[in-house]
Formats: sequence, structure tokens, C-alpha cells
Amino acid sequence: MENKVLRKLFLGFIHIHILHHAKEHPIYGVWMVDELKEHGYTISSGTLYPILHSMESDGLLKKKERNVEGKIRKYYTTTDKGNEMLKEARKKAYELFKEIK
Amino acid sequence: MENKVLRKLFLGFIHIHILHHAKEHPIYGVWMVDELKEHGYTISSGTLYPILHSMESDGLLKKKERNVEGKIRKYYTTTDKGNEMLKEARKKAYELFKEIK
DNA sequence: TTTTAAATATCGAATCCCGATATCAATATC
DNA sequence: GATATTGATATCGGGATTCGATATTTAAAA
Repeated sequence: MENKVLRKLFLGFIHIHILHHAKEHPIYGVWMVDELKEHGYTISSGTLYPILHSMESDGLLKKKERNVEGKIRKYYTTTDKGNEMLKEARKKAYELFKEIK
Repeated sequence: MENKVLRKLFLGFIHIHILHHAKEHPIYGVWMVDELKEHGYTISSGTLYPILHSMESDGLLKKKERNVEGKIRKYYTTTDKGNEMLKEARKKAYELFKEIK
């Protein structure tokens, strides 16, 4: 494992990153993995998919299956509740950041 | 439990909060719990102490026992490595925050 | 010596994280 | 139509985290 402290910090942001992107446009698992990788973060599918599932069952995301070039993809977008959570989480993230600045 | 997303975000910051305070002055477990509580965050001792131990054994904190009013307290301060980590983690926290702003 | 009290340490159950592996579903190939 | 292919999602088993509850430590007080 790279660095315990930074890794945990990143994972603390993962739900927010998901909400952030899923608000802008529908996202699917592999896209999210690649997007994070481009920014230097790796996340295992064994971590990501259960998070997507739990966020859906918590009512933060809603799923829509789409057939893309003959393959099924599960696209997620934020619900109203998810948008509300995103707003709250951004605020909290700023608070937490300020306190250690 | 209160809120899964916000809770995880907070826990993502916990090492950084510890480093932040331990850099300013020596801290001990109960003080850290109380300090966080004042800012609206609760952390279990069953969570905090193992983190302090692991940060010590990772060389981020160093411990000094002090007798305070007839009781032993274990005060932690940052090491050079801890200060370096704090610097890095603050930078990373800002990056992560920017990306979801 | 016992009791007290502040603080630290540990326990067991539930949950999370991970890489590896398995499964799914729609098309292409036979 | 049966089978193989392929992009993507899903799950597994282990090890680590998180939690509240409980136990232990320590030095002074009784």
C-alpha cells in the first residue's frame, strides 16, 4: 500500500467524488475508475461497486441501464437526496480542511 | 450511525487532525477526544488509541509519558516525518477538495 | 492494603477494502 | 441456434477498521 494517511483521506472523499461526477452526467463503474486513475488515484472494483450499490440503496444515486455498443452499462445519476448530500458534504469538507489549515 | 458519507469524510481527516494538533503542542488521547467533540465530532476510544499506536509505530508521532496530578498521561508530538506527512496531507486535502468544488 | 479515578488498552462483532476470480448479457462467429 | 468473445458488473475470502463496552494501568488518597 502506498501511504496510509493519504489513502484514507482519498477514500474519505470517494462518495463525494462519485456524487460530484454523477451530478454532472451519468457515470458508470469503469468510467469512474478511469477518471480517478487519470487524477492519480486507484480504486479497486471490489471497493467501488459495493459503494455504488449502497449509495443507490441509500437513495443517493439512481440507476439506469443502457445498451452501449452491444454491452449493458449501469449508469448512475444523483437523486435530489444525493444532490442535497453533495452540498452538505462539500460544506463539511471545507470545514474539515479549514480546521487543519 | 449519523451519516455514512459525512462520517467517512471525517475519519478520512482524522490522522491529519491528530498531526495538526500534535504539531502545535503535545496531545493525549482524552484531550483529542474532547477537542473533536467541541467541534461536533465524536470518536470512540476504540478507534483513536489504535490510530495513535499505529502512527507512533509508523514514526509519525513520538510519545512521552508525563505524570499529571498523580496520573500517567501519554503525550504525543509530531516527528519530522510526521510534520512532513502533515504538509503533504494538507496539500492533498486541498487538491481533493478543489476537485469536488 | 485497599479504594478511587483518570486515562489508556483491548475485546468481539460488524463493516470495509482489496485483488482475484466469477458472472452477466449482447453481439459475432461458426 | 449454439458457442465464443468482450466490456462491464458482481462477488469472494482475507485482512484491516470501527465501534461501544469492558478491562487494565497507575499513582495518590483513604
